[in-house]
Amino acid sequence: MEKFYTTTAIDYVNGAPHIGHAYEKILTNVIFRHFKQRTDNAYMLTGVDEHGIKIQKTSKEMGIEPKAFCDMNAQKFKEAWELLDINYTKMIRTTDDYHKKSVQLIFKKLMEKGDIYKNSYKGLYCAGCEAFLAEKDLDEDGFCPVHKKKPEVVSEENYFFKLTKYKDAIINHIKQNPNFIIPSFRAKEVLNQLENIEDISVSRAKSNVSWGIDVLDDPTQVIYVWIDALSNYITALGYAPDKESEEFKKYWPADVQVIGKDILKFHSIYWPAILMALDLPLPKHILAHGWITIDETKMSKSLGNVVSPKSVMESFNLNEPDAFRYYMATAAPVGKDGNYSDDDFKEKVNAILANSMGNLLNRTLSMLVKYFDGNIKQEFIKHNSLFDGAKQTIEKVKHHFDYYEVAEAGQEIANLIDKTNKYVTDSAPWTLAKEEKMDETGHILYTVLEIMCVASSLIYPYCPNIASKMAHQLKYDITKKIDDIDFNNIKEGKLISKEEIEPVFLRLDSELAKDKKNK
RNA sequence: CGCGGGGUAGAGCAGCCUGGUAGCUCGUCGGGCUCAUAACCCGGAGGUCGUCGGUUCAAAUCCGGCCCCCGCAACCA
Repeated sequence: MEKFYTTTAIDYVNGAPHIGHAYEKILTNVIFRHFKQRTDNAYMLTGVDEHGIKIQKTSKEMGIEPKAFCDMNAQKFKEAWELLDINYTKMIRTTDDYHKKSVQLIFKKLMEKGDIYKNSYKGLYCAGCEAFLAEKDLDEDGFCPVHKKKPEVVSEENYFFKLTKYKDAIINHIKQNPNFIIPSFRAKEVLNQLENIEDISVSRAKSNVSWGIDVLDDPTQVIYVWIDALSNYITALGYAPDKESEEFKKYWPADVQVIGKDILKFHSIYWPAILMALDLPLPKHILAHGWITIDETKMSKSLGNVVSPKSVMESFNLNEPDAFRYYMATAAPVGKDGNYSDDDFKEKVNAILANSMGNLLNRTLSMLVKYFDGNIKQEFIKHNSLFDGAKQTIEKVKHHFDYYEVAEAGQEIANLIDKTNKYVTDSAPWTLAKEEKMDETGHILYTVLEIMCVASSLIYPYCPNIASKMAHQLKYDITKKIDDIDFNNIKEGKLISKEEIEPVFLRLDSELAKDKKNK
C-alpha cells in the first residue's frame, strides 16, 4: 500500500464538541491508525467549519468578533481530540488564509469554465434555516416547521453551480462503483435523490451574510458553504487550481472520507460534481456512519441529553481514552446506529479490556515469574498451532478494515483473545508445573505471550495506550508494521520481573468492589 | 402509493445477498479451576426468527400482502 488518505467531516463550531462529533473522529482515527500500520504514508485530516450566518449571529449576540468566537470554539475541538488521542495529521480551519485563497480561486475557475452562473433567486427565506424553503416545506400556517417563524420573501442575486450538468456522470459513477458509498444500501437513497436535483446556489448576498469568503471581483457576494466547506479536503493538501502541491499529488484522491449519514447527499452528489468540474478524481469511498444515541434516545440540545467525551472520561475517572475509544469504535456495525449508555460502557470495556485481554496477559506473566522467575528458556520456543489461527486473525482484521468494518475487526480481536484464554485453561499450566513438566509449562506461557504481541498490535488502533503498556511488558516493538508481524518476538532470557507486571487496564468498578469487600 | 432502514432468547446484536439441524456478547442458573484484575473455563434454562400467504424435498433466509418502530425529505455528527 503506497499511501492512505482519510478525512472526517469538518465540524461547525457553533458549540462545543459532543459524543457524536467524537464518534466520527474516533472511528476515523482507528481506521487511520490501522492503515498507519500498513503504510508509512498515511494522512488523516480533520477540521472545523467556521463561516456562515449562525456563527455571525451567535458571535454578535455574545458581543465578540466572529473570528474570536471561532478561535474559542475551535480550541475546544482541538482539546477534545487531544484528550481522545486523535493523532490527526492536520486540522484545517475554513478561516485559514491558504484555504480562503484556494476557495476563491476554485470559485473563479468554475466561473470561467461556465459551471457557475449568476441568476436571480426569489423565494421564501428562513433566517433560522439560513435557506430558502419551498412551499411544501412549510406547515399549515405557512411557517417554517423547524423555527416556527414565517419566512420572508426575499429576492436575491446569487451565483449558481450547474449541478445538473454532472447528474448523469455521478449516477454512472455510483452504479459502476458499488463500493463508492459505504454502506451500499445508502447508494439507493442517493440515486433516488439524484433524480430530483437542481442547480444549487453557491453564494449569498453580503448584505445578508458577511461572515464568509468573498467572491473575487464581486464585492456584493460571499461564497456559500458548499464550495467553502467541501473544498477543505483538497485545500488542506495544498491544492489550488493554478498549482497542485506535492502533497496533493501524493495523497489525492482520498481513500475514504468519513461523514455522518445526514450529510451523505452533499458528499456523494455536490462534492463529486465539484471535483468533476475541477477535473479531479473522486474519492475512492464515502463512509456514511450512523448516529450514536444516548440511552436509546436521539441526542439533542433541547432534550438536554448531550454527552461530551470529557464528561464520560471524568465520570469513570479515566485518565486515558482507550476504553472510550474502544467502546465507540465497536458500538455499531459499519454505517448503522449505535447506542451509548453508562452501564453498557462499563460492562463492555470490563468484559473485553480488563477481564479477557488484560487479565490474560496478567495471569500469563504472573506464572512466568512464579515458575521461571520471568525467564524464557530456549526449550519453550517452538511453533504452536495457535500461531496459525492468530495469523488468520490478522488477515481477517485487515480484510475488515479494507471495508472499514471497524467494529467487526474488533470482534475478531476479541475472538483471538477468547480462544487464547480457553487454551490456557484447557492446558492448565499450573497443573503441569506441579507435575514438574516444566518445558511443557514454559511452552504454553511462551505461546500465549507471542499471541499477546499480535493482540497488542491489533488492538493498538483502538487502544494505543493499553497496547503500548502490553507491548512494554512483552518487550515487543509496537511500531511494527502489520505485515511484518511474526512469531519470533519473545526471546530467550529474562522477560520480566514481578515488579514490572502491572494490569494494563483496571476494571471500572474495581475500587467499588474493594469497598464492598471491606464492609 | 415520497425515499430508506428495521422487527431473531431478559437486554443488545449477527445470520438473510450465495435457502438445508438458530448463533454471539451481556445477564441468569448450576458446575469446574485456583495462574490471574471477584478473573478464567464448562454446562443448563430461555426464541413457533413481527404477521398472513406463496415457491420449494427444505425458508429467519427467496416472492407477495398486512401490522408496528425508526431515520431522511437544504444544511441537527
